[in-house]
Amino acid sequence: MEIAKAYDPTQAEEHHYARWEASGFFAPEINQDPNAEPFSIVIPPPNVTGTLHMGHALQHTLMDVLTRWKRMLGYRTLFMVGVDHAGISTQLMVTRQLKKDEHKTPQDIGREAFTEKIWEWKNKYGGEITRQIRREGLSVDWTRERFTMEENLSRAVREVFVRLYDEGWIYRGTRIVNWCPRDKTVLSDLEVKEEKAKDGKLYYLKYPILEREKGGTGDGEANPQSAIRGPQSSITVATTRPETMLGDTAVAVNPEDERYNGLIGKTIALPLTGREIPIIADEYVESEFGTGAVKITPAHDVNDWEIGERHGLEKLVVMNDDATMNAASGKDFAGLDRFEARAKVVEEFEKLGLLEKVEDYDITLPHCERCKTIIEPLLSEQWFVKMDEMRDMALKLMREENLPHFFPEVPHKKVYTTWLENLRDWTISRQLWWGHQIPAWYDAEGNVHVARTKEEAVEKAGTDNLTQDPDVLDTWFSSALWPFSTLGWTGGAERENGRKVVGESESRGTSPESQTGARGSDDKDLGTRDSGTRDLDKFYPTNVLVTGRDIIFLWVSRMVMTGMKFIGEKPFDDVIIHGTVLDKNGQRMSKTKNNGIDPLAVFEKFGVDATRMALAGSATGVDFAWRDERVESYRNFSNKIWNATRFALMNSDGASVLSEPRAVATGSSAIAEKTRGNPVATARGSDLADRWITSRLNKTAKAVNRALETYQFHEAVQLLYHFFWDDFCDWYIELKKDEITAGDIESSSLILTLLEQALRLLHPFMPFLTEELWQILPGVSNGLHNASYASAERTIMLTAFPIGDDSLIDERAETEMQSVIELITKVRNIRAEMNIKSGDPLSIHVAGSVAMQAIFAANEAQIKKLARADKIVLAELLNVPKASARAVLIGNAEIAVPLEGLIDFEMERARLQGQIEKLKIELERLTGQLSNTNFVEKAPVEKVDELRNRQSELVSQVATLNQNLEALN
RNA sequence: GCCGACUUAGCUCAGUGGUAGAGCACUCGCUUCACACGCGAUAGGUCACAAGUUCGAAUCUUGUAGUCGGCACCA
Repeated sequence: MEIAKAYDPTQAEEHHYARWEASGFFAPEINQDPNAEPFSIVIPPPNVTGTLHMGHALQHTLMDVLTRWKRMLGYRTLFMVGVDHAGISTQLMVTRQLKKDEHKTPQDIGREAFTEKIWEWKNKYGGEITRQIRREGLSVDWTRERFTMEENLSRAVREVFVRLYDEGWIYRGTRIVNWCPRDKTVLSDLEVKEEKAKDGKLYYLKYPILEREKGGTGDGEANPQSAIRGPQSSITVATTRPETMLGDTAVAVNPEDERYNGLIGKTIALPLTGREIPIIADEYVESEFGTGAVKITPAHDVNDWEIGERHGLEKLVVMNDDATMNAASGKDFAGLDRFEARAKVVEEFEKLGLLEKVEDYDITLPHCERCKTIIEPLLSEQWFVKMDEMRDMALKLMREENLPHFFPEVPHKKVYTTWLENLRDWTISRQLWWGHQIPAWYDAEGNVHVARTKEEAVEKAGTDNLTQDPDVLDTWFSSALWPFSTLGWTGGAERENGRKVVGESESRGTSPESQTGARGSDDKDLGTRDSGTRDLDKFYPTNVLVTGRDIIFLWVSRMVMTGMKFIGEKPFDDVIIHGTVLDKNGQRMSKTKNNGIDPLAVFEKFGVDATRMALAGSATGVDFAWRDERVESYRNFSNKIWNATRFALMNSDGASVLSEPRAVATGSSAIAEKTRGNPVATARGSDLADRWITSRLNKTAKAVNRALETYQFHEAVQLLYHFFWDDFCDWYIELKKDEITAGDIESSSLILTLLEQALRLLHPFMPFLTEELWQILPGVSNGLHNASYASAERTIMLTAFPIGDDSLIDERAETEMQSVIELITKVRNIRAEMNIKSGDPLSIHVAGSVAMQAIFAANEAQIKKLARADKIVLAELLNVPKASARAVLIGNAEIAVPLEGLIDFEMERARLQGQIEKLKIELERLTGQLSNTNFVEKAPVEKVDELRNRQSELVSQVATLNQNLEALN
């Protein structure tokens, strides 16, 4: 059989995925072993609006490698796939579309029509990301594909909301929140990104102090002051947001601050407003900062809000939800944008002579993560989750069981723990239309009724005159449930199999809001809650989560908390935090910088498998700059695999993959011990190359499994790359070439068998190429499958993953082969350095021990071929003419290549001199070390012996080379 | 301000208390019948800097510098 000369990835990428999927290979049900251990992994659901980027490609590759590997080992694997509705992004995207197509706003068409549009949009374009996931070759179970907005997952969301509300862990409250004036919604702290302001300024504003007596300033501590006339007739405050002064309701100073002692309780005539506000004392104020006097705007600043609470200050809202000034700001300002208002306030102060100074000031400002608009702290009524108890569950899990286990552990374990320790309540309502609408209804009196369905709310309220809360939940609220909601949980009881339910709260809700409604006290089962599902039982907790470090707080921590709370068990054991793919200059990829690299373009150029290798080949958790050259080298590797197979197939007449793979390695899995048979002495028990490659294969298999067990993907990639290219192609195939091309069927079968094993090892990383080649190997069948998949249609993805067999590791063969390799390499070196044309004949004289002679004698044909020699003379002592090039081998052997008429003595002298120099450097260091009595006494004996042996080896090699050198004179 | 990571060959990165590694690039040679996306042979590094621990440090400790990241504050 003959195949194309170069590998074309597109073919392989088109051939197999559909069949894998249609044949049910991805579904856990393909596993026919009822006792198979489960392995499950959930995809971090990409945004439904999203397209694939390198971060996805990286994490997807790692997950798929693990899944395919475990599947081949015989686990019942589930790689759960789905997408996230991504509230804000999706709504923004469709809003833009609407504006472009119909010049309308969502408000123009109304909530129902708008959400309808989003669903349409989702159905039309939402498949892009899933098409791309297929393109990547992910072995996800599409029959279980989930979407966060689908009915069952929405039921889970409502269930969780109601239960948390009933326990008082969800409440409604009025707070200063992060408000995005452009998206017009509240955001959680995690959706706010701090960025340095370009031209931050600190404005010093003078507030005139009223000299007349005035009582009842609202500050309880204030005495009615008699008109003490001090030198000061104004107090200066510093602010970065002058426009908020329109909402000031006090000025605060530190009670210990002597400068202002006498002013506490006095009244300020607040410029531009006609209002009078008090000077109050509060510990919060740091005397050293600014002027030591702080303007207090309780409705527009978090800290001011707290001071306002302490002092009973009025909370004057002066802004609208689009960050324009409202009527309360005064008619001169109403309607102005916040930044226009800022300029105008400053201008007015200047006119009044009240602008003391303006300083440049470095400041970071909160921005909306999505639209980059500057966040405005705004007073607003929202829904919150009280996090302390769930937080404690997660902390306990970490403290007592060290779970989840982060890879790499440093720094993520600490960062995660510290973040949890400082966790604050979570703002979960969003002023959007796309998302899970909050399951709370209000009656005519404004009482709130939280329920799973409107019917339940009606029952609780005793009226059907109810209005549902218009807000939706933070997208991350539903993502937090992903590991169990996708497995079918819609509200069953906590797990009872062994693990005790953690943190079930005894106390019911105590927040004021939770008591406002005439809530039904019984959690009635409306028949919508099943008590867990088989998937949940089988696959929860999942084994490992793979994600980026940017969502450890947003997502990972919340899954842990909800998992502990609602299932009573951790959602996963291990969390792999992969690195960030940077551009070639080491910069983060971003849309604004337009330096993103499109994975699809890379697939197109180098193939999916090569891309997967390049991604998996990066160290776990470490950021790395993208280099096309890296992928290119794996593209070349793909071609290497292709051509090695091509060679095997060109010479495969009558040969086939051996059905007893233990001829070369064990194909059994950790689970399928049953496939163990007697190790067949390799087909050529006496052949060094066969014993050597068998040993290398088994060592590699063991090492690859070990690497994957600890998520050292790059280690596995390196092992496979070097085994295949260096050991298998450069040496084994070359050594066996003559036999194989001569039609030795036994050798051909053996090489096919080895190749088949190598393809299996490579399959988790390079699924398309390996399947494409595996299918055309003679003799493959589902007989090579892991026993769990015995009856499935034949595919490499269900073969048994080689785990390696100690009994087939042959250190002696490896040592002997090293000698052969060294001999060939030294001769090649002589040829290259002495400028001997590759076509010119050459004979090799080798002097060495009887044992070494035997090794070389047994492999004479191969050595002659690879060294391009026509003769080998083996003896105990060299007997060659002076005109020879010489070298030494490990094991006190030496070689010479007679070069009558070819040799340039000067050149040979230089060559020998060079070799001597190199050895001498090492020898000197060793001798120095060994003459250090401290070393000899304190270092381990084996180490000392090792160095001594090496030393004597070097001594004799140097001596030999010196003799050779002198002989030339 | 607090916490953390990183600094190794020209580039991108592995690695490790005991002789410093890979890929790519570079140099030299090769139309050797699987592969020029290839084969063969070289060259290239005070492992950021300083001090300490140790028989021995690129590896452990501390400090310094640079790069990057997270968190907090920001009147």
